[in-house]
Amino acid sequence: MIRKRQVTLSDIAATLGIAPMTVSRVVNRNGYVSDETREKVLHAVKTMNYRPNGVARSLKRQRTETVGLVLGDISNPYSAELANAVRERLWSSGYNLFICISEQSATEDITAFESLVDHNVDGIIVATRSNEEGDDRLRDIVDSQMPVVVIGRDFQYDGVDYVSADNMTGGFEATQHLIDLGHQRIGFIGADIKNRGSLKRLQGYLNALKAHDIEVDERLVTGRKEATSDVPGYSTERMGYEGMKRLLSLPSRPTAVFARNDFTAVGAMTAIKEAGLSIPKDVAIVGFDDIPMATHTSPPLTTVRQPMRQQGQIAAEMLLRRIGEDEISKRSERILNCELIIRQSTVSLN
Amino acid sequence: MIRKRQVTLSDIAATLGIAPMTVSRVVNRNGYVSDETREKVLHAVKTMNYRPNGVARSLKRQRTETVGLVLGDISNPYSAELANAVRERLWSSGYNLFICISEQSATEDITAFESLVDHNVDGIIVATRSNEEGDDRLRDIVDSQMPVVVIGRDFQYDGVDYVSADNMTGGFEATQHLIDLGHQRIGFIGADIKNRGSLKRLQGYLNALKAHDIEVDERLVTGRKEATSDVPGYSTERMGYEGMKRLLSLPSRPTAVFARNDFTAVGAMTAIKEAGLSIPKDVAIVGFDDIPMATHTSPPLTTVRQPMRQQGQIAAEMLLRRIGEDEISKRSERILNCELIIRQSTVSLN
DNA sequence: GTTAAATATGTTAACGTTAACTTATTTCGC
DNA sequence: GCGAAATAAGTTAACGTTAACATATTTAAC
Repeated sequence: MIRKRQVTLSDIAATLGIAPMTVSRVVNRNGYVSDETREKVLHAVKTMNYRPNGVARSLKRQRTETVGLVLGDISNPYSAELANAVRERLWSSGYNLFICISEQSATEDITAFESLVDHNVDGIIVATRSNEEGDDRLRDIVDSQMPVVVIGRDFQYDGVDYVSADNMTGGFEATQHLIDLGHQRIGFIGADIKNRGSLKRLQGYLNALKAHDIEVDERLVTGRKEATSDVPGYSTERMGYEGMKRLLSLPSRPTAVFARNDFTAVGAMTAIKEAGLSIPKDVAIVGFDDIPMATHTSPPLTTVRQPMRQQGQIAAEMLLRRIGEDEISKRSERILNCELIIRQSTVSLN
Repeated sequence: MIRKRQVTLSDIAATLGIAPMTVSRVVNRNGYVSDETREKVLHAVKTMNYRPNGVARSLKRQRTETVGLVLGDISNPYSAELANAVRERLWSSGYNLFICISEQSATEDITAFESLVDHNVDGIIVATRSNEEGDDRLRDIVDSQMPVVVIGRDFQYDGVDYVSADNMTGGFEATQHLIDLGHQRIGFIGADIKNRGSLKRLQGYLNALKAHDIEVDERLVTGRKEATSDVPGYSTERMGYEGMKRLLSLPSRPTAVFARNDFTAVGAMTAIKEAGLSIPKDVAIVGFDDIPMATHTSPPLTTVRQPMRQQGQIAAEMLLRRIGEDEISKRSERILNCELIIRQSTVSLN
């Protein structure tokens, strides 16, 4: 395409017979410029339709006033909420937000990091699930002095701030709720038992069982292992459906399940209903996230709500602080409370 | 923060005692470089942890290999699907995708455009609802030779490609389906009658009524007017709820409604149930989009499915073509078929 | 064995902006 | 009315890269 060359500062300057620097001063509103000159420049800027070249500016200023957000599981409505909260907070400080999706796999994380680094963003917020390769790359990026904040991702590294919902306690309370209702055989859907170390929700589940002296039956924990180079690190409706089928085919099936997230729970509900069982009478179920769908399933889903807006806002603030910092401060951490929302998937109305 | 200065091409060159250009040739795999030199350079690149500075490269090359996607209504799962499709297509051609959210209002559209233009993206895909201010700004951007493709946005402008689902026919079929079921008083929720010109789904609704000689009762069409500077251009669950309440309070309420999208439909369903009415017996309802939630509402929602992945893919392809073009080609247009998905919100199982 | 083509590397300048410095003029306090 | 401070510009160079051109060496062709 024969692109009209963009109008530059020098074009304006040449037209008016002044120095480019003077034009720059007008455009950036700094330094001394006489009212008369300013008027002339502003007029020329408007008529010649000048727009500053952000790339050149970034190169010179060595900052882009842009922040990257790497989002996994963008289909989950809570991601949208998160992104919005981040964007709003950043915007009020004059920063732009660019979002990268890393939904399919762990290697996509790396691609996303790379593309943000290459574009010299001023900082990165990572809201994808942990995975080894991604973590490695992330450490490199942090080492190269890039400000990084992680949201709900198990990543402990010096100088990297951390925001998360209290997934462990959330998982604990969800499970305890089921125990309180008298359930003893409680399943977990959405992760492999091997992930107990990194998946806090699973950990909370295990802790709750332990706290009530219920022996863990590993067959009741079903789902994939960690994200790999070609499998996402979260759990989908289909996985929930398949997981529940597996649990229902056990010789002694669970009477209740805690699903890793609401999508998984919804998939599980489908499997339960398909098996001709009733919720919550035959199988009670708890999800996590409180997505909009949770109020509309039948029965409505008991779930754990996490404060997404707040997490986004805090993450943005932490990042802005780090970007503005003169020397790297210690890792800070914020863990926010979750709230158990009891609906009819665990407790019948009558 | 005391940033370690990034390693540059010249640093590598200086270390090896060669010209920066040679290093550039190795990094970009073009031009002649001896195997020996290449090895040395690659080794230095690795040990010194060099990464090309994308900003400098973009400035010199006058292109960023980055495309921007402006997304409205990011909470809608179909947006996620769209974004993913776009990203995948672009990625396979070596382009990065940056997403901007413009969810709250029309002025946010403009902010998003601006920030993408400032970052010198190579092209922009716009998937937000039309609004006057935004359209004006968009025209300027197009005039400045930026390749632009719009998705489902009513924006006719020379040189701007257009992809959309066939919302008009979709709306027509949804409404016809209700008429076929014997309904005569059919409401529309999610837009003001004044939007008949720009909102194809509403137009389809009106056309269907006309085709069956049903007189349009304007009181049955309820919802907001176009997006303004502080109201989004789509419709939410809350708006659906409120709209339905309004319709139910009419002296002669509708026996069926067509909602502008699934969220609106879900909100409307809540209002119907709250009024003690049954779906579909007392009020039948059809949505649009076929979001995952639609299968899980009670009753499951009859809706119109639009091919989001395909739209995203085609939009990406159109944009890539435009970016590669030597001279601006004529506006092209692709309209994809929708599919009516009949569930129990219009037809009882028994 | 000469010449042309291919290979290997270097030099220069420019992409558009702005920080830092310099110069000239004006304002103002006392 | 004088010196200091404030105002209003201009100049230079650099941010990191690479296109375009120049130069030197090797290989191939006949």
